[in-house]
Amino acid sequence: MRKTRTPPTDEGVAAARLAHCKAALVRENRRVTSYDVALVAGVSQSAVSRCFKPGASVSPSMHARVMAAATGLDYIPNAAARSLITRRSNMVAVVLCHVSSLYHPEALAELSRQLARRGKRVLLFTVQHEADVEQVLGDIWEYQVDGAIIAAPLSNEQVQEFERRRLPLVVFNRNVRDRTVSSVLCDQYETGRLLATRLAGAGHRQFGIVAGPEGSALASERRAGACDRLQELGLPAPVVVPGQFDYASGGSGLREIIGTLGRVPDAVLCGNDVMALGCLDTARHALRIDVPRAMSVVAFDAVEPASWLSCDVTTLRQPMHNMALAAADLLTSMIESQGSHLPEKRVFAPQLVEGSTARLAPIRDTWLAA
Amino acid sequence: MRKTRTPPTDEGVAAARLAHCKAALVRENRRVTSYDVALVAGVSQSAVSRCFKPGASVSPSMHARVMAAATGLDYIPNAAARSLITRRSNMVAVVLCHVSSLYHPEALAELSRQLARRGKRVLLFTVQHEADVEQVLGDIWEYQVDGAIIAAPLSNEQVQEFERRRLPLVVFNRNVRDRTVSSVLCDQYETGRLLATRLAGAGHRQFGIVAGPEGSALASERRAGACDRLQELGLPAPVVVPGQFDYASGGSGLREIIGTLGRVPDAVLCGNDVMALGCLDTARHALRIDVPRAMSVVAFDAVEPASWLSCDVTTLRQPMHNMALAAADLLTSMIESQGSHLPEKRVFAPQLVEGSTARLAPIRDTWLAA
DNA sequence: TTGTACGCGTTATCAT
DNA sequence: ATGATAACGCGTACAA
Repeated sequence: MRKTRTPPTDEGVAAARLAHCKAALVRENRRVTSYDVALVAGVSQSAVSRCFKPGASVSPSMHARVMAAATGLDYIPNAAARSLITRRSNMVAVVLCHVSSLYHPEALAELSRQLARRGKRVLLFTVQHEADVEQVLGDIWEYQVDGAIIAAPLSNEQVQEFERRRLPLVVFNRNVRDRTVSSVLCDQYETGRLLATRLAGAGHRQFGIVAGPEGSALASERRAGACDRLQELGLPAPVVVPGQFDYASGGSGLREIIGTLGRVPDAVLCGNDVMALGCLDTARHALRIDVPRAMSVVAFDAVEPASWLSCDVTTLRQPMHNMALAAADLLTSMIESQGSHLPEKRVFAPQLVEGSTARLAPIRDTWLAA
Repeated sequence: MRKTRTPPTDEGVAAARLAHCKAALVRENRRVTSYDVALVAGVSQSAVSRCFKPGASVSPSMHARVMAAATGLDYIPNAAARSLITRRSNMVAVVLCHVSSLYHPEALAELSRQLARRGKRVLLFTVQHEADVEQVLGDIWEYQVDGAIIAAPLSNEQVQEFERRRLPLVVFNRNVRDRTVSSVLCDQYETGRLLATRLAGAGHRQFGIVAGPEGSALASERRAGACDRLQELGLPAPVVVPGQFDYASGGSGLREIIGTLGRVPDAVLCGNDVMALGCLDTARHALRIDVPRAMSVVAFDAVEPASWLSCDVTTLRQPMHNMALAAADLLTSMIESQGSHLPEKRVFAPQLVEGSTARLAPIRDTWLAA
């Protein structure tokens, strides 16, 4: 232990500078900047910038000094300032309507996850109705996002504005007419066909359909698919009754079908799971129909929650995980390629969830096997 | 109609400048800036800035000229550049874990809506498990958000880091121990007490509880509330059996309770709706118990989807809409007040959904009436 | 490898 | 009411 005053070490100098700098920051009420870090580390500001850029050419000693100073100051690079110069915000706009976020909560979570692993964050825009997209477009331009994933129908003009601004766009689970635009979707028409095929293959001949209310484009595509396929197979036309997408509609729909038909149908297709549950309960407990032996009940489209609230309904589900992954991939490559990426549609087949409420023929459709 | 060459009008000049500017933008591959607008409108750049600032002092003619030029150029102010100088990004970080986004999808949608009407957008961060929050904190600092709403438990150090960075924080639906931090939550203990009170008041004496798996802090608080209240009322201790939060657990749990008790209990409390549905189906269809006359079945906590997949279970629901509104309000005022806002807890009472699976005493609890 | 100097697009301050 | 000028915090040519 020497008693003499030790000469100022590098650490000592840095520590003094750090304290001085911290005091100044508080006094002037400023944020910590790369310039402050440079001051404390005794290097230039651009050196600090390089140290935070992965793959930059920096000597180990420089890196160590800068990182020490940065840690001491709690320095984090400012993403806003960076995006100003790089023209990349690393943010992606995701537009959802209120309802679809309720019915398909896993879609957003999965989009967020997939985008995060590609270094992008989700800037969320929600609208009450799908038609309200126009209201958020202005905000989207303003926030300088690198691209957008939109789960709502877009008008021709709206798509055009994305092109004009050269903003990568992926439309999620909606059809866009008369325009070539990148999109990810699930083939609803095929969903209907598939179900009809599998049920017909198992010997069902007379079908009943509890449809949803008019206005749902996706739902009516599914119904058309089923009806077309039944006709192709030479089976009798199904009895179609309307429903309100609620539990009660399922039971009353079934009774109505039986009334019209004069007998119990071989199979009932319900527009969603809620109606399928209602139909199922009425059939089993009120009408004492042996499901699935005397009658099959299937839902056209399952929301994810149906699997945990499950009563084991046979149903078709949109492969949201794959769709989210595809959307993230598609958008990312559009962003990376700076617009040279041509519009691309990725269409997914629905996923059959074989519950215990229907008899199905074994798999023959090659698409399903894929 | 004069045949002579007309002198250049203001509109003519502006149109020419617009065309010239547009060409330059494409040639130099630049973005449209306020400077371009100024050039076309023939005014200064700061004038353009003022025209886009609500409540600034600008003459009508100036406003008109600038807006015309801006529209012609598709100009939108750049939020990143603005936030650099104003130190306001108008973005709020929302951190969710994957699971809660599935069970309470309406929470995020409502948060987004409420924040939007206050001029803030949601920058979404999702984590697989609640313990992974640490991973996204770095990103939160980087993106210069104005505040954060976090639906995950935070450690003492993590809360401290928010304070150090003076970043407004609201913890959503989680308890934070040993720290005064603003939070919005639903009183789980009271949820349990309330249910016990209302059922006891209707004459139920012997209770059974199908609990969830260990590890859910919220669920065990609810159970404790129910048990404490039953003891206070001098009723026999409930039979508690474990469950896995799935449909099957409800039925097997009920059978186990009956086995232990040697008779059918007066009321069964299930840890969530899925188990309540399972319990209900087993009771009604397999054991032929008259619900609710011979036995009441209630769920402790309902997720929103239970209402559409509803089998009309009597249950308690967390008032997510109110909670989201409160969180948005709380965070906004913390942001506006620049940190002078003291930490504040907002605790909500659970909301009783009176289905048809239980007999309940009339309302006496003053809190419920509120 | 490191430092200098400039620009990204805006708002804010201060004259006029 | 309007215009000149200085920040905001960073990335990146370019020179050394």
